[in-house]
Amino acid sequence: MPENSLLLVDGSYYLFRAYHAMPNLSNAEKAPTGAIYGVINMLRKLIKEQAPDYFAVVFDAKGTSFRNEIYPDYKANRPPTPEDLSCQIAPLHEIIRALGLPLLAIANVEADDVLGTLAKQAETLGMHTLISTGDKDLAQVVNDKVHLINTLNNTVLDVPGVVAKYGVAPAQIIDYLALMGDSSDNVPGVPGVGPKTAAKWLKTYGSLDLIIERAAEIGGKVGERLRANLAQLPLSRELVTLKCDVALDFSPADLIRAAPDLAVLEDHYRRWGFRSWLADTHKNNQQAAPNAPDAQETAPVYESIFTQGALDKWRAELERAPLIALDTETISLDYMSAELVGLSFAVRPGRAAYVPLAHDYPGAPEQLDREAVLAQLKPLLESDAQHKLGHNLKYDQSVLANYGIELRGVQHDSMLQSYVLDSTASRHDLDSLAKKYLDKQTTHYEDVAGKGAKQLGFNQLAVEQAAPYAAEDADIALELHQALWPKLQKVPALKRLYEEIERPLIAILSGMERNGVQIDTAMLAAQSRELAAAMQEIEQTAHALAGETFNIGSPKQIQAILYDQMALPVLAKTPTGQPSTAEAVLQELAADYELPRLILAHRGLNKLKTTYTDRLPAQINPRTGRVHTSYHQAVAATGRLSSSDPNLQNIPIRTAEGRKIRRAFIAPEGCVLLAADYSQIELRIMAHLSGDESLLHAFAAGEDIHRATAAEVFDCAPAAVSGEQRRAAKAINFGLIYGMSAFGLAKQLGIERSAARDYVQRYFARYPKVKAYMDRTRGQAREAGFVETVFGRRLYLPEITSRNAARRQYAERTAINAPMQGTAADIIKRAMIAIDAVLKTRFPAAKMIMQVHDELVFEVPEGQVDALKAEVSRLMVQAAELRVPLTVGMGSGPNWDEAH
DNA sequence: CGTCGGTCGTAC
DNA sequence: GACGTACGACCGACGT
Repeated sequence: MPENSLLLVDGSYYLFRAYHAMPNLSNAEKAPTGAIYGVINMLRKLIKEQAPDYFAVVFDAKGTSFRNEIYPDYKANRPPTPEDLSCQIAPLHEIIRALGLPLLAIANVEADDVLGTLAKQAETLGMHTLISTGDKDLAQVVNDKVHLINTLNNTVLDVPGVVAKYGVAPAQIIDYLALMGDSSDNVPGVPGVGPKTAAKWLKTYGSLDLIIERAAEIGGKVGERLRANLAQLPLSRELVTLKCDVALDFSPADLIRAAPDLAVLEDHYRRWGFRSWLADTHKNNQQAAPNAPDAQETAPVYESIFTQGALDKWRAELERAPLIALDTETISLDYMSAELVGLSFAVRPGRAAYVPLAHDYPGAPEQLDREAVLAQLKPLLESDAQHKLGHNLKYDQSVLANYGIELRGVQHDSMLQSYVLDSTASRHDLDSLAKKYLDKQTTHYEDVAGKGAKQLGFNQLAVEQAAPYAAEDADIALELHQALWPKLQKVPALKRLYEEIERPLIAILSGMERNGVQIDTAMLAAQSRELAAAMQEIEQTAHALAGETFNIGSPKQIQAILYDQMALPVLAKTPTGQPSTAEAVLQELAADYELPRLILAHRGLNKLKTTYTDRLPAQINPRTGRVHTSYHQAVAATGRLSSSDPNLQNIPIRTAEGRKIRRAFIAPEGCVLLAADYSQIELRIMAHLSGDESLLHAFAAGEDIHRATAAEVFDCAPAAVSGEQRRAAKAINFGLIYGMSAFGLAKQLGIERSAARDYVQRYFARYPKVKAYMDRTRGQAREAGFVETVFGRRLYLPEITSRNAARRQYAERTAINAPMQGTAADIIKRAMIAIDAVLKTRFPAAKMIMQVHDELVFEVPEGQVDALKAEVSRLMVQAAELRVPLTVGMGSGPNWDEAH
């Protein structure tokens, strides 16, 4: 078949044909297998011969179709499916799925309608469709791009073919069928009118409407019959007209063949006695082994584009492609300073090209002008209709934005597909995924550019070295998509999560990153100086106390001074058996000794200085004068985002010293910062998930949840709760979210373990459904191997059944925490998507600039603060419908601290 | 001189 | 062993 081809099979037709062609086959248990064997045989042969890019087998769904509503007698005289055929349907479907073939059965319509709909959609995507069916109804959709194939004699029916076979054009097939009727479907027509008469009339009069109009002119017995049946012809026509606008939640470009599930196939082939295929499967299984000789096909040859002519040719190919894989090559990994060196594209596996644009080294070949190439590709890149695919397209989106191109039509991101399928995978980079899912060893950047200090920038790479690497990235992203997307489609909740949350977030995060945030450098510099002075004073005092100079920042030297030289009591040891210098330990020692106190103070100040007051000003982009973080969408296993370079999600807030740093996050002249944060979102989610009435009631009533918890646990009136009791209740509440043990709670509160156990027991007695929920969650994790959020995001926990108690308990704590943390992440992501839309349309001057897990920060023109507050609050509250209300705290001010 | 694991500390 | 998810600074060991 030509490129971008779609092959559609009428599965129900294949089934009946196979059943009647070979009705007597059976396996060792005497179960009939003829239909299964026949269909699979035909499918294997067809795919081998046609080698389509996209493929689907379409079956009639169970139950009746919409045609029965307009005509109750439709197909009424069909005999019921014989038992020895119907029993073969379920296994057949399983085998087709295991072969990795997309199988469709859409309720309330017939297979023909789905075939017609897909053919029409494929046509708009520029694809070429071949339909394998025995039903002449499909002749009505034949055109230049849609043909039928008769697999009995291997003939293809195009437009002239239809005319030759039926004597009418494809557009007249509906009228032709309406006139003849169809006894097998019980469609009434004109009795006595067969193919010859129908074709003759249509040739003479052109259409059914005109035949009806001029029915009086037609003589003879058939003329009389026509006139007698005029009234029912519109109904006949309606019944034979294919519904070509069936609502499908996928596109023809999604109909990718997946890797076969060899285990399931072997199982079936053995059960049904298909021995030759079983042998085939074994052979394939061995070929799939990584070190099998000759299993690797030769590396594809990618094109490099140096001329306008070659670019024109590729641009035309891209425009025809239903899905374009895209990758940018740049000088820097920092999206803000990433200068574009080249672009690569892939349109189908093995078919990729690289456009070098700015390779710069002695003897570099002449390359196309970057601006000119981008100007030509801009319409394609900005088109919603041209679907794009890539690996981590957020990066490419920002790179292109630097050149004034707003990447649109982003349909797939293989990194996010991998993340949604299994967020616990240690890495989601292209190389790891190629190995994992495609069993392909890709070229690593180090292999072509060297590593360490000697590493070359991409622009210094020889084009002939860079091109295969770059084109391969686009190619591999496409192949990964073809492997991952079918897996994702099999789990509707994950598909929704991907399409409705993660995918729309790409562009939003890219925008937030590029927005950046303004930093008051003078303020941070002054703070650095203060911190340095304070630290020096502490260090000198410490040296004096110890009687020698030492590095107060080195845990190892501290350990030597404290425990060896000064012989302080060893209260705890690190996991490696060393006496611990951890904060909690030093804090305990600090009650009795001066030196640990000084060390703690020094540590605190040093942390602030090195991580924040020194580091943040150094991260300011000289071009924008702002700090631009990177948000990572495929890192945290729970679904949260993470932030780095710099991490804006751990800026201090708890101490007064720390909050000073937040005061350096400022709004530009004329703007203020608006901060909106969900209040107690994870506890609310726990209330929702557990359904505990007492918790639900406390949230519904807007109570102070920690006070309410204290009142329950300590059995007193809320007003009578002491500060200490509330603090304990707060620790319990947080502990619950983290799957904490009595030991942990005891440590946190500095109380006896028995007392902590008592608290936990009283809590669970007062909130029995919370206990039940936790038990249920652990059980689900063990049963299914994963836990999930309210929105279906999964987190796999293979160690939940580990024999190692520590590992197992760790998995259990994660099982408790992940649904709450993950649901909160889902909710704020949904809110971000809704808010972004409102910003675009109604507050174009306002910017979303930060996300900190349960908080969003905006930069807003002063005059719009109140209006935006109302919108943001509304959209955050409405981002999920839980059994408890969501509440959002709002604040605004000249800096981040004062916005709280 | 660079990489890596361990430890600590910040956030939610 | 004992409280979930992150990032990053620092240290010191180890390898080039």
